[in-house]
Amino acid sequence: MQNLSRKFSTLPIHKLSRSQPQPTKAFVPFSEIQQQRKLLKHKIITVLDGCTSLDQVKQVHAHLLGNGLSQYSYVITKLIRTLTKLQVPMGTYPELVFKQVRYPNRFLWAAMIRGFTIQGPISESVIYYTWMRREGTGPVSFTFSALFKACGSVLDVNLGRQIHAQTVLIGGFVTDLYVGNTMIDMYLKCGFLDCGRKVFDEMPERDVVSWTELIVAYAKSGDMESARELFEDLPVKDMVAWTAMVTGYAQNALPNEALDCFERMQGAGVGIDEVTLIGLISACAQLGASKYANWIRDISEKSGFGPTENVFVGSALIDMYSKCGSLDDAYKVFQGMKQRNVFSYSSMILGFAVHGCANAAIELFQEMLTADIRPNRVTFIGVLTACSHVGMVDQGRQLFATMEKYYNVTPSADHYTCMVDLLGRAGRLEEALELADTMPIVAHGGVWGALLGACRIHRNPDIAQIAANHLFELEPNNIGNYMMLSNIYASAGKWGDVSRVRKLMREKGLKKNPAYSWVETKNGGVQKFCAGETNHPEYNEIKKASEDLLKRLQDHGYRQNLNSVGYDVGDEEKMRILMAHSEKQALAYALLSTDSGSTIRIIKNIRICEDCHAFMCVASQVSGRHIIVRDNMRFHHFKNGTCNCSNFW
DNA sequence: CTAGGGTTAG
Repeated sequence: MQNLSRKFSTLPIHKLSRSQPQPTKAFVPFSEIQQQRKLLKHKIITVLDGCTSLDQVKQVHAHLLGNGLSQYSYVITKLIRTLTKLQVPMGTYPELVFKQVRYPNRFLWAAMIRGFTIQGPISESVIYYTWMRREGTGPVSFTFSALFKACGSVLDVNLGRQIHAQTVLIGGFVTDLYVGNTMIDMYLKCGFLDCGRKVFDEMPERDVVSWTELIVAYAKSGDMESARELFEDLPVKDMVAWTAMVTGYAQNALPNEALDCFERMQGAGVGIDEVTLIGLISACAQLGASKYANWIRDISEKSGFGPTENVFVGSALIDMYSKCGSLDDAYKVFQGMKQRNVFSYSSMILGFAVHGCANAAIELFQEMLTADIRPNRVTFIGVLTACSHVGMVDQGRQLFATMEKYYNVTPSADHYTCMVDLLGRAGRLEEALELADTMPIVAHGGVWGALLGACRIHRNPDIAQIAANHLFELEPNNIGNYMMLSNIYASAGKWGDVSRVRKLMREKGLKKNPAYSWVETKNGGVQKFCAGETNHPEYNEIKKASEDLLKRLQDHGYRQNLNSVGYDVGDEEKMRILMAHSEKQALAYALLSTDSGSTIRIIKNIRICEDCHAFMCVASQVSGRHIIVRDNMRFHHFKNGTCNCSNFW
């Protein structure tokens, strides 16, 4: 023992090492193994990123098995995510791979849960979560985000609440920003705005995503005031947040606010993309102001998301131009588009339809079929509306018959509405009534409303009463129906029935909607007129101008149509009421304030009455102006004394 | 990983 220790101590260390034979494989310290593994890992991940098919992923997995890496959670997590992205059903191959891993880590579990959330069955996400907890594995933040997403997509708020409770129970997650955001999203999707708001208020840390989620929820619930308040408080407003506001205003029929908001956004130096543009374009479409239309097209073109390259923006612009009354511009946009889809075609077809160009609409429909684009339900609304607005009954019937047979579009109540409208407008009221009575699906208010409208055109109080009875049941609070019926009785001189309907309205506590017209002024502004209103700043001038206009029109054969007045009053009073209609005031104002030769565009919130229609016809002749009136049904182009609707509306 | 989106009817 002594010897041995002496011998060992005398042996010089360098000699010792030199005397040893070099191992054939270099000794690799553990840190280097880690390093190598890391490199391999990166390599595998890069390869997985490039995989575009299940077979390729299978090859990678075979390779992992060969390298002893098939137990490596990190790499398998990536593999599962790749399979999720490739939409391989989770219950098949991915689950197989997962089950081969003896000790999956929490990220791998999360990847499985997320996979099931995205591809379904969503119930499996929850099963996996329970299983994971039983195995004693903890969650990570995206475990919860996946679960909340699952609850949101099946609108299961009870499950969402349970998972919410889990985040509280486990601790650390309820304060996680990302978990919080997905939780808010879950509550909002399920329609629990208050719960979402509560989570938001209690979050220790919030980002622009949290704010935007709530802003959108308020906007969707119609509460733009709350949305705006939140938005003003938002410290860092990014493009998405601004866009949410612009779109929110547009979706809540507040186009002016949407435009203001957009201008503020521009002023703040925030960029825009196609989503912003779509909101903006939709706002302008509602406004129907042609001055904005060209401005918006310019912006789109400069933004890099112009109608030529972006099919979304292009389709929205078609709709906008057509609603602004510029059918030509709409068609120009349509022709300039590199790509067209069913939205582009449908918007254009509807454009033709509401402008009374039925043949163009049907031709475009044929062109669409030739271009191999499948029509959808909206496309058929468009072609049927086209037929209806020009009285092409046979053509419309034919299209209706083929829609299910050849294009696999099952007629909905909306399509039946078009058909009832088609028959009704053409004067075939009995046929229309029979269709409404016998249609295979339940008729909604639209169907009976179309019939009621047809009864107004063709003065049929009896069928009108039948339609109205259905409507009063389906839409007891829709004032328009009572007004329509009352007007039909009025124009038939049945004043007893008129007062009966009016009494019904009073009992229901319903008040008449004010009728408005908007007209574009010379400098591109918009002036609003309300029927019977006398507080316009230029009221006296307008009154004088409309009286003069009336005289001039009467010289050219115009006679007031007293049947258009729904009140049982003296003829003098009827004449006064007729002249107070908002579109006549708007016209008088426009003639007074715009350049001769320019087109006059008027927008109404209700249907134009017969008297105003005749008035506009003669006015277009006398003034030599092109007058476009958009009512809530369609566009009327008055030129040289006639309207392109051929008095058929 | 989480937030914003287009056509429809009486």
